[in-house]
Amino acid sequence: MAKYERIADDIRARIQAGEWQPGDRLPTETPDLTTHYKTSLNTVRQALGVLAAEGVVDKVHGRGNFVRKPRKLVVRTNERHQWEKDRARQSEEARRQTGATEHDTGLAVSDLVFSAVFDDEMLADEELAETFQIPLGTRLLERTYRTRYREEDEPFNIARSYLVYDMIKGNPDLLDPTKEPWPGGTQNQLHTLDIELDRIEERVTARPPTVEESEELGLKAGVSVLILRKVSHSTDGRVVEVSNVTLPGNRTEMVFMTSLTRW
Amino acid sequence: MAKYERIADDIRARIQAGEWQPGDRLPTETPDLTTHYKTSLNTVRQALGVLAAEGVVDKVHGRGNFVRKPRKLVVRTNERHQWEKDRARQSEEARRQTGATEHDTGLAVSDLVFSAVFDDEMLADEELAETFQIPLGTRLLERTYRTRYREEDEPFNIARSYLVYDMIKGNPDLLDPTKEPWPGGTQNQLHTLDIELDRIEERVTARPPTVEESEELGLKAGVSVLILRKVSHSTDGRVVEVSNVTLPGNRTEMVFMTSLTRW
DNA sequence: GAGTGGTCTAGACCACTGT
DNA sequence: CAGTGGTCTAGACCACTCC
Repeated sequence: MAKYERIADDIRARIQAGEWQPGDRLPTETPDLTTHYKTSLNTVRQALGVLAAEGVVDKVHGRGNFVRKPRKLVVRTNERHQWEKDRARQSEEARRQTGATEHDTGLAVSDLVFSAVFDDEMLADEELAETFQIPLGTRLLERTYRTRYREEDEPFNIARSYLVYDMIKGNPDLLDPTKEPWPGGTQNQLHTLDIELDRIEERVTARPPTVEESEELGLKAGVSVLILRKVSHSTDGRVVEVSNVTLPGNRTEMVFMTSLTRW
Repeated sequence: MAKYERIADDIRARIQAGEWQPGDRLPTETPDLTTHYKTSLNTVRQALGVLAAEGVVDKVHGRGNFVRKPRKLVVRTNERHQWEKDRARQSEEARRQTGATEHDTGLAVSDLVFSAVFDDEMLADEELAETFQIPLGTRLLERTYRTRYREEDEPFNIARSYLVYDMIKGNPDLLDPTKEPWPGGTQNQLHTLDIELDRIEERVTARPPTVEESEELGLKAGVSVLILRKVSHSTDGRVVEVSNVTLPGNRTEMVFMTSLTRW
């Protein structure tokens, strides 16, 4: 076993033994750890890199290496879809109370900061055309949403939602980003166009973040992102919305409930 | 921008430009890349480490650095649960045809290699006691399953399933690992005890793998694991099975379909 | 045994954080 | 400014793969 692995194992064990508590600073790379383990800086750093990738240690330039604190989880359930559908036909006042994200997180609207950017000149690429079952180059509305906690700097969620322009242009309010956040969400927006959702398909994968994603979500090295691709089908059999959501893997938990028919 | 980042960007761009195809070997670290970029070995290796973490490059000791080929995805849907329930009351012959994993992957039984290890002396820890709503220390049956492709070395799936011992001891066959793989799966096993499932809750998170998980799943550095925690509820309101599934994040896609009630 | 990546060293200098 | 982590060098030797 390599020296750096032995050092990583030792530090990990000492953290688990409680020698250093969450939030504590570890001994300095130079000169403390190098002299304690009688090794060179590179080797100490390689060991700490392992622990950082595992999420055990937080490396902070200029300040030190810290034992990572447990993170605040963001939970997202698929029951939000039925919940949102039930609200889609309620009064605006009722809809204005809370949104689906608040429903999931149990937070008030004021705890969250929300931003929306629209692009109504977007043209369908091959993948979107295939999913929507529309011709390549069909005009789409692209909506980019970012949500973050008021006290934090980085969003915990970046969503890019696509709608077919011709399908929604009947209600010009839907093209106006200043109307966001829309009370009642997308399902109410579609309801104004007499579109009712029948089912929602969600596909989940994980992968290392791209450079842009790391920056936008404020991710440390070694943290992966969860990619959620949501496709909404209407009761008349059309694909009416496609949404790609990027979530930080280390603080997101998704819940899916599957009900089974009775015997 | 650091030198190693510029080198990583350059190599990434050259791969995307098609200068090296998937499967191709990159120039050697020493002396090719160090002289081409006029830098030291450490810096070249740091750049390649970035690309390996992104999944763009495959580092192979003693052979070289290779452009990674697109991976074979393993898809897992939640529709498998209803599918398995429908089969649970069919004849053994019908059940013997395929299992849920084959249903998802579209492969034949013979393409997959399956192993099962049982421990019927397991006692409920705090978390399992809480989930099952049973006293701490209640006797459980722990079943560990590994599934892999016949031509591959590492499993693509490690599942640890828990059942309450007293709930299932009525059918001694369920304690016998040599009966696995059981035709019809867990839902048929429960059916032999007159237990019918009502709903299944699945929670998904992603995190960096532990050391053991990397080894078991044969993961490269930087690849995260998807953790799926499945809780099965019976029609009489009990939690009857808890299952923790570990999946390689870079080759797994999970699909969840949510049906909505009609207006 | 030749070729390749993996580990390690000792030391230099840069970049960031806080006082 | 002092203290800390981040990058980089030049070179040595080890471990793995394949002929």
